[in-house]
Amino acid sequence: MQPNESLHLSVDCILFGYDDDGLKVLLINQKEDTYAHAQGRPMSQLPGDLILIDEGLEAAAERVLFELTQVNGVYLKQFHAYGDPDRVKDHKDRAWLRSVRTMPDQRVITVGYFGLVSLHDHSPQPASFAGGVSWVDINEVGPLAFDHNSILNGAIEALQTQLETHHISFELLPKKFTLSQLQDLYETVLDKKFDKRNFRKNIKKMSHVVPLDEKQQGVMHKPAQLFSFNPDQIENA
Amino acid sequence: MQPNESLHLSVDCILFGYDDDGLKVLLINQKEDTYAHAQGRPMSQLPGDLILIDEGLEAAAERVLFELTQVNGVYLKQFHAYGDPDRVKDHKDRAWLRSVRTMPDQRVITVGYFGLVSLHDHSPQPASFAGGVSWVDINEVGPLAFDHNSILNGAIEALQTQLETHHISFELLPKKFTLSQLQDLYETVLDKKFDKRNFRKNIKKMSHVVPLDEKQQGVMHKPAQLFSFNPDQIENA
DNA sequence: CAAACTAAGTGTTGAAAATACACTTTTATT
DNA sequence: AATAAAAGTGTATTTTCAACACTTAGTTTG
Repeated sequence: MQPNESLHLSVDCILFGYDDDGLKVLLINQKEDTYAHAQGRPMSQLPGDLILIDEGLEAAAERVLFELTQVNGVYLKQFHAYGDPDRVKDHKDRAWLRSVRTMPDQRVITVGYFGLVSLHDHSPQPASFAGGVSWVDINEVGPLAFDHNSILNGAIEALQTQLETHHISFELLPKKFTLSQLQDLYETVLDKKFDKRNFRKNIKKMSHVVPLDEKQQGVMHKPAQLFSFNPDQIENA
Repeated sequence: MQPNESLHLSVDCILFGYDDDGLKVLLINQKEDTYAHAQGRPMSQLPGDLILIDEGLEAAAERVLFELTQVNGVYLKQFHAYGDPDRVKDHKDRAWLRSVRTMPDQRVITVGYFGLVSLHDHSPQPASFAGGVSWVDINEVGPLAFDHNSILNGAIEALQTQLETHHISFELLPKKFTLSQLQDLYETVLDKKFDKRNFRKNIKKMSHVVPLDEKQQGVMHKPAQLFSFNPDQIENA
């Protein structure tokens, strides 16, 4: 007996990108022409793919991300596995599945990874092989295919808790950043306001946030001191 | 193309049991006689099984747990998926796999769930179908099969963080308990000591820990006040 | 029935951390 | 020279955390 003979496993990547404009997530727009006589309209979805037979989970997530964004070496973290037997069986998703999968009825369990990139430094060039790819503001995400809205919510929660417990904020910022940028990041991700002076007091306790001999340029106001992260001396939080 | 045609998915359950004696984990001892001309000796392992084709992940964890312990309705929480392609390929595990699996070479990805039971109230009667089943003190766990030691460590960490962030301690305690028992639980799980008075101060802030009109009996010292949890009024932590 | 044993139960003080709050400075622009 | 815009900075108050030791209630023993 083979209890789960034809059961598929995928990874879905929730790639968060941040710039002064806010927190974005990378979404794929299902191509119109992949629709076999489409009923229902094309939806957006998270980048994801079936894992290869010899591939580790994290390696799969890295591959999917690379194939989609040409970006390598970003921070990636597993946060949850989604295995509802009906998660890819919803009517709205059937047409698309039939157009891209040889076995569209197979059950698919997926493992969610969230990734972080700075849109300041390297803005990833989404290599589109599956339709348009776009950064969507986190507050403007519409209905997604499958259970991807709930996966996205899980990723946001995971990001929020980890921002407070791990030192990951620098993954979302340019190499050189101002304390105002850092504060904006925290306020955007955690969706709450901080007092400027208290926030800076806390940052100054963190030995891995180091001031540079350099100031902001080309702004029409007092230029801010630039900082960078020194990952070598992340104190134990 | 079927990237992951024959790839299997299992759940592994880390069932934690607690009593005045400490924190235990439920382990399965591989049967000697399941060994086909066993090289290597039988090891202990975590209870786990392949999931059924129509079964949700949590449902699978509940089923495995029920099959092993006859216990229903325990707190169960997913914490991590383990997918190293070689995680079941270690030499030490080959013999056992050959003896119980029709396709012992298949890759198996597993999703870890940890569960909590009180060994005070209902001590689950481990129904052994796969060899002996036993509660092992968390500090006396030897080498386990596969990557189960690292899965167990992941479960312990998940338990520790959740004990501090969620209200789950009552899952490990009898329905009626003393504050000393509660403190011992925290000290055991988090592996650190608390000041008695400060600990009690904190507990008294928690509206879901309610005193009963009842005292401990049959102890040769001042009997302690009994408490219970009122899950209805768990304040937002 | 008195003495001894055992764990339960209880408050205060000092230190540290978190919060609230408003004005001055530096640069670019007009 | 005046203006605009965000950077940068300190103190007082409140709240939380940490340290610490004796009394009480019931059981057992002599």
